Amino acid sequence: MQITRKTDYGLRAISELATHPDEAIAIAQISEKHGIPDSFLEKIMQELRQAGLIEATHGRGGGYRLSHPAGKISLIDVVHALEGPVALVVCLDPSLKCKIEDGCTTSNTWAIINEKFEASLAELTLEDILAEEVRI
Amino acid sequence: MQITRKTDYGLRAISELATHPDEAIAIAQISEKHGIPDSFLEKIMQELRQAGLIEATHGRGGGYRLSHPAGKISLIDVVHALEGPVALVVCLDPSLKCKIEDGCTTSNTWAIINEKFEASLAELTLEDILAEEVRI
DNA sequence: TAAATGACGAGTAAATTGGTCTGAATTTAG
DNA sequence: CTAAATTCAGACCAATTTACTCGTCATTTA
Repeated sequence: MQITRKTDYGLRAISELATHPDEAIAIAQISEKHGIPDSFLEKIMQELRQAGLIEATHGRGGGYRLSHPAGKISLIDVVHALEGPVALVVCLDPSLKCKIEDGCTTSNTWAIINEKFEASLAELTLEDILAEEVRI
Repeated sequence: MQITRKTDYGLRAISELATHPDEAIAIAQISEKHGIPDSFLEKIMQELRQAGLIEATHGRGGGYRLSHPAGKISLIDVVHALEGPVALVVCLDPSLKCKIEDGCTTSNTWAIINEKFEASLAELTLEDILAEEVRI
């Protein structure tokens, strides 16, 4: 797993939604404002919607809005939606089985790093990001 | 940046060296023990050497050993050597310039995540890993 | 001098990334 | 009812990256 442009774009887009609660925002608006390719953003929004983070309304005047208050959506939700389960290292990917059974000390180490990473993602909500309360 | 198989292999290999201080370990030994492809491991060891983490002796009976005590080599040294600078998100890559100048709130957020990630890598040394003192 | 090692550089197949394109389906305005 | 604006869905694709391999050379020791 890695944080790709897709997630980068996705976070920008969903943050944009967070700044306009109760208003449907169309893809065109977001892509123009943030310089994200139109059709790529379309895909991203679809994935965010399928993950239940945002909801869409069709037709003229339609667009997307958050499914939950900004304080309830954390960075890890976005990452999970767009990147899948966080596995910094291949051997942590739940869909694979590590072949090395005998006390693999390094995988233990990576697991710790992985958990810390997930925790730091879980800590930050969209609300935090917008409020720029974010400090180190 | 992402933690690839290369770094995974690299950490296993250098940990192996750490368990045998003052002894030259050949690639063949490591690759066999850990199931790492021979010629790939060769490349990895070269990069670790070029980064100054390990040193090599040629010829019969030769091999690799740590350049520094295990307690002085941290996970981030290994990651830096094999993956380059840690930039979880493209826009944090020092070799690129972010095109969005005007207060990009999300890049600020990613920077925080990135720093925390680096810190958790810097915290763990090879000694810790081997001692399995590693806890959450 | 032969064998055992590492050093170096080029090359490559497969997977992933970062998209595009086409054609729907749905909603609203007129 | 029709046209425009929007999302939905899937196939497709070029460029890049990953995870290697191969061949040749250099160095050290027996």
